Amino acid sequence: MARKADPNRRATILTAAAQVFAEKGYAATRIIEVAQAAQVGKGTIYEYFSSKEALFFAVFEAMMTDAERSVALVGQALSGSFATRLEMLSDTIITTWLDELSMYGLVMEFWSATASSPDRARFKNTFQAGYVRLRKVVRRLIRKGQADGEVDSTCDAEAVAAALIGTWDALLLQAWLDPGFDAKSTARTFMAVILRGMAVPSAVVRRADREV
Amino acid sequence: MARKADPNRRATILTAAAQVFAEKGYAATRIIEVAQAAQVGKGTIYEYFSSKEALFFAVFEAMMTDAERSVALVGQALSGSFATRLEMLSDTIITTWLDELSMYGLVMEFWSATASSPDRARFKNTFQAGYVRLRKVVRRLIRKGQADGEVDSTCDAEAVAAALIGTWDALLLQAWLDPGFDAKSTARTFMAVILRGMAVPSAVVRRADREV
Amino acid sequence: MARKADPNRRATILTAAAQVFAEKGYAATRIIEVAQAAQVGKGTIYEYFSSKEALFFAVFEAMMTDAERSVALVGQALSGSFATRLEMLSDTIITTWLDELSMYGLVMEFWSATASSPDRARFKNTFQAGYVRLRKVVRRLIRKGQADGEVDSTCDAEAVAAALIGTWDALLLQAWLDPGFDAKSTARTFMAVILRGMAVPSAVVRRADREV
Amino acid sequence: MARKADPNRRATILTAAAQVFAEKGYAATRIIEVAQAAQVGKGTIYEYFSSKEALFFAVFEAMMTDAERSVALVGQALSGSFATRLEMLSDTIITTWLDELSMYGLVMEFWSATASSPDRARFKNTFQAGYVRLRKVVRRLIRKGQADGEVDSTCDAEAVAAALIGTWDALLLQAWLDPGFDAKSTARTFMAVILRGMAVPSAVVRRADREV
DNA sequence: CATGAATGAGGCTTCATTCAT
DNA sequence: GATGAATGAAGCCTCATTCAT
Repeated sequence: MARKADPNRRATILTAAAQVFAEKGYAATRIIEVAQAAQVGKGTIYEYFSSKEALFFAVFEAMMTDAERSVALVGQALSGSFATRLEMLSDTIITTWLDELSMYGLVMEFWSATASSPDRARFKNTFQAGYVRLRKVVRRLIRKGQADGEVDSTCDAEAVAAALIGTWDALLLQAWLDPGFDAKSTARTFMAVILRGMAVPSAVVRRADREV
Repeated sequence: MARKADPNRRATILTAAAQVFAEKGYAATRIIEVAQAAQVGKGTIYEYFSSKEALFFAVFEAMMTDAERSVALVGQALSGSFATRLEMLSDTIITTWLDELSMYGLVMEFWSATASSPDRARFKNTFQAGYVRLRKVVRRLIRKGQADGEVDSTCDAEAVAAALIGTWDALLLQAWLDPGFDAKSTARTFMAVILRGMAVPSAVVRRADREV
Repeated sequence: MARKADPNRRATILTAAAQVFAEKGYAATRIIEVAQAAQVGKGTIYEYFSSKEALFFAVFEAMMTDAERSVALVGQALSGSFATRLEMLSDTIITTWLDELSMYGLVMEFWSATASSPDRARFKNTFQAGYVRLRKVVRRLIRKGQADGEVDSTCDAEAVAAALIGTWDALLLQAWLDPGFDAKSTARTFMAVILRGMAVPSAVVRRADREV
Repeated sequence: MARKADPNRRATILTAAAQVFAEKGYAATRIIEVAQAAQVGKGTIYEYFSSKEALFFAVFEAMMTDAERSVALVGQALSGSFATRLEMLSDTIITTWLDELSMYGLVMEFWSATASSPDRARFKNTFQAGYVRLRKVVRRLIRKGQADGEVDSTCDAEAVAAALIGTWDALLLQAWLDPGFDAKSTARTFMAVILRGMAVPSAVVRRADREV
């Protein structure tokens, strides 16, 4: 009966679904709730997505794409010294997610889907591919730092990138668990340690010299 | 068939439930499957746990307790220099979990439960309390390193501890996603960076001097 | 199969439910049986009634409403002397119920629900309200008899109305228990006693005079 | 383990069961509750009663026996004029039941069992037999009144007895439904009407004469 | 295309009953 | 005899999905 020829019907549903899934979790989300949130009929969902599972996966893909794009953009836009750029990247990632921490519940649902969804393989693959691309962004940052003589050239950029991404993930997780946890400040402190740990030895010497 | 109360019946069920939940996830796990895995009748589960949800939470608590205990034990048993001890702690944690990576699916289910379970508050609280205790173990290690002059005394032990734990978590997550990911080696590499980053400046100078 | 909302679907289910409940009793009735009797799917029942309990209560309300309406109608339609009208009311009530005595099992289920249903308060209230209204009909009949000088004016119309209704109830109960019990004739005999008992003294005198 | 060699174990269970059934109703009563109320083990119930249904029926039989005995006793013990005796019988029955109105819930469960219990036939038979015996007591009272010239000899003693018992039943039912209903006073008022209705015509004449 | 009434497979849970101790 | 831990049959209800309108 409703005839809102919304050309972005699919996107509308996807956004609504993301919110409901984030709030209730996959299992507790009812298709009817998504339909109501998207202001469409229940049957309409099935015009655009073949099943609840497929809808969930589509939400997941959209979020991964968004997250990757935003990180890639930030990665490219950064300027200044390596230290500055790493700090800014860290800050941006942490701040962006903290701003809508509720969406982090959704991330956990996705992780959980890699373990228990009938589609677990697809979730795993997509997740992993995303991580690989994120790692690439960070790795490039580090490689550039090394090329510029700002980072110890013996440093394993790949490994550090992987660990860094993990650290951001995990700090957000702790913020999720404990609203009192100051992820931003903890991240900054930790980045300082990392930066010192990755500094070129001579630079340390010079700094140490000056300090003496 | 035994009509005499098996004193370990509860533990048997708990173990079976952990396996099934790990394998299938909470939603896809059927109580009957747990019962079969534990070789008891379906009704027997309800003699020990009031609901599927309660059983899941009990599995969670048991795992948290186990994890905490094992880390605490390792934390106490360590000897040698700070660097050695941190490396050993890291290795132990990573190795222990890698050995039964399938249980990591369970951890993700638990994370997800903090977002979507009707009992989410209890999951969150228990999780957070566990993290706080784990952080304490790591923090103490760092503090001792500082007291012994092996770690830069200006280093924020609490923040580093939080980040480190997160890093281990996240490396295991990546190993879970990608069986080809070498979490152990990545952790070692990263620990080296961390150690350099936390080293006392003079030590760095001295080392740098010698290297020159 | 029809996907268009049948406007009578609710009534259809209600009727089917009344029959099954009457036949099997509340506890022994299976929702699936009601669904089959109503020729709808099991889930359809829950589109119209939130639970088995709610369905049962709806059947109860419908029966109370019907019973009240039919008695009220009879009460209004009666003509003739007080004696004639009381006899006709009694006859109508007894006959109507005897015609579908199987429904009396349902009444007993309802009584029982006033004692043991989780909703007992609502059952009690509805029952009592119905009895109050029925009493009103009978009381009016008596009051009119008194106004017309056909009934002893000192007679407590309220009390007699309450007792009369109870008597009809109880005679039907005995008919339910014993198919050989002649409720109609017993009621007529008893009504004659009642009528004599309520007659105005002078009338009795006159009659007695004539009889002498 | 418990070894309370209570020789009246069966009676203890029966009493406990009556209370629990009265309070919760048959369906909502759990065997474990009866066991706890009787302070015996759950299995012990089954030493004395073959099933929950059988226990319920035993409670029913016990109550019928009690009720009949008490009415029979009252019926025999009465003295004085017919009017006095009928009034006393009515008063005794009403008062006795009002004193433990909670047991009336049990009566309704029994009525309901005649409609829906798998054992409905036995419930019906026992109920009917009880009613027949009660009717006999009342009928005898009336017959004696007729023999003594206190009751109109054309009065159908059997029918009036049946109706009277029904009336008592039904007044108690209304008291059960409405705690504000004054069953005792209503019964007295109604008995007065009945007595007038059953009086021998001459007696009425005489009284009417005196009143003139 | 959009809708939402209808559907029924399937799961959690209850609880009467059994039987080893 | 007495017990209560163990059992599993059975039912209410949910909710993803379909399809007539």
